[in-house]
Amino acid sequence: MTIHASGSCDQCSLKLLCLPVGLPDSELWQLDEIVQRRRPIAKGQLLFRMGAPFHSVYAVRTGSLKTVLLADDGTEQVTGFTFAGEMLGLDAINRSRHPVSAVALESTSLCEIPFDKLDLLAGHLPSFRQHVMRTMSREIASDESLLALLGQRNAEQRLSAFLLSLSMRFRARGLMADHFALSMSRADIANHLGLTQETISRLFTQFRKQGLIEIHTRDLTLLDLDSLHRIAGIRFEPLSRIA
Amino acid sequence: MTIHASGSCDQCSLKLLCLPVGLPDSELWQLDEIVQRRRPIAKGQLLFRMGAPFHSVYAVRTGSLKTVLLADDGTEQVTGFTFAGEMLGLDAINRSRHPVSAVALESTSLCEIPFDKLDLLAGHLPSFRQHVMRTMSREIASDESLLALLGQRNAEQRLSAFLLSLSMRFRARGLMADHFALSMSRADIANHLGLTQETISRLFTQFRKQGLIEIHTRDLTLLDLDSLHRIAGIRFEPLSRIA
DNA sequence: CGAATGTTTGATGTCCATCAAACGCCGTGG
DNA sequence: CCACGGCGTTTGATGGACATCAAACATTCG
Repeated sequence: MTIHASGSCDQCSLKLLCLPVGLPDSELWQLDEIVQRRRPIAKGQLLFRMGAPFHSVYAVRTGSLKTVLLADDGTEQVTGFTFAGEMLGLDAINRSRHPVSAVALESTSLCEIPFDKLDLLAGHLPSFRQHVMRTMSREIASDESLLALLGQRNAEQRLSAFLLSLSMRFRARGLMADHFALSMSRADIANHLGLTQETISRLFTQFRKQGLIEIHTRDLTLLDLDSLHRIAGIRFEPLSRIA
Repeated sequence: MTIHASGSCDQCSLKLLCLPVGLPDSELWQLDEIVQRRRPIAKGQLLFRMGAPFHSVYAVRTGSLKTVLLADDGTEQVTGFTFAGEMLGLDAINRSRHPVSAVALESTSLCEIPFDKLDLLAGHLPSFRQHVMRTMSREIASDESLLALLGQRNAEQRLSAFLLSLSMRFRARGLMADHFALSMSRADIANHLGLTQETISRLFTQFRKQGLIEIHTRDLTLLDLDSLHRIAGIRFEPLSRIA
């Protein structure tokens, strides 16, 4: 077994997020063997570009990214944000090309998993195969929730739902659920929610005046989760890419 | 090998759509063995209800369905439409519950594939495993396109993109790409596209006056695909769930 | 420090939702 | 066969939520 410079899956604090639970040690090394740790990419750097050939999927170790779909006429859609413990690139399997670009929102380190090796491992490790399928299934369901958000909810509902979704994802990773830094810009949030940055900005000040949040540029505190839930109007677990 | 009342996968005209290409006959019978043909469900009937436990995925043989996500406050989102040769239920793997309801838009017949058996087969048939992963990947990518549609495009862009997407899906199945029946109501289309039925109705008449389409209630003819593409503003292959 | 980028706030406009009503289609039963 | 009721569709009038345009302000980074 090769020793990797940046540690093994066994020791990774995120293994509960990005690995099947209960994968025995006797099998963990097989995954360890195929995972490549890459050196961090800087803020603003592309992990992969839309249209580029697909070779690997990625798991985020630290940092965060946005995924962006670029239309012919130049309009962009931020299709999602990816945080530590979450997977990236599963949408590229079908056409063997990435349908979106992935851009680091801050200095970000990743694990790269070559897809051919992932597939082989999925062939003879049922729990790993099921984990991969669950991960993809979750992403479909999560996109469906987001569709409902964009299709049926107004601006304040969208933003509160988005903030709550971030909160849940941070909590799932053992981080503070009611106080965290936004790694993305207002423009990114706005684009993702089908709104404009001005609207997001206005809503932030409105939420602050209502005592729902505290926010200083990118430093966000959720003060009243109940009210945010009431505004969002959904019992909620959408947008999340983690269990 | 069991003989099924409704024929085998081998004989199915849709096998190019819902099976991996090049699956040798020597392996096809294994899939045939686990596929259950169900008697057709009537228009308006539920195939499964949101929240119901997940056991199987489905392939549509004839007819069509809509998938609907119901929020706590009663608002609904039509997350998609499913036609012959397409799969249904893959979003339920993660939580072992269906995150959406599936409703037949017309009399519809399906093949049911118990998930535990599908998983086993995926374990020892690489081409089948890859086909399943590609199918899920395609659904993610397609949802991302739809997000871009809802997030960035106006009403006439959404509708023309939707019509073109239907056209492509029909063509993929060997049906006429420029003349077909809409199995869903104006309200379903509107909801799916994040608009109202009045807006859809107005756009249909507008498109008709512009000579882009001909439409009599549900009977649609696309007269000017180029203009529709120009309006949609996308080179296009979104929304599609088929290759 | 200064330029570039991101954020806030205000004034105005518009696309589409909402409300309302008539019309057409289609299946049911007299 | 036609009358009827229900549902889906069309069309019009009005309004509102959010985009757009514009400018000041804050933050980041070379």
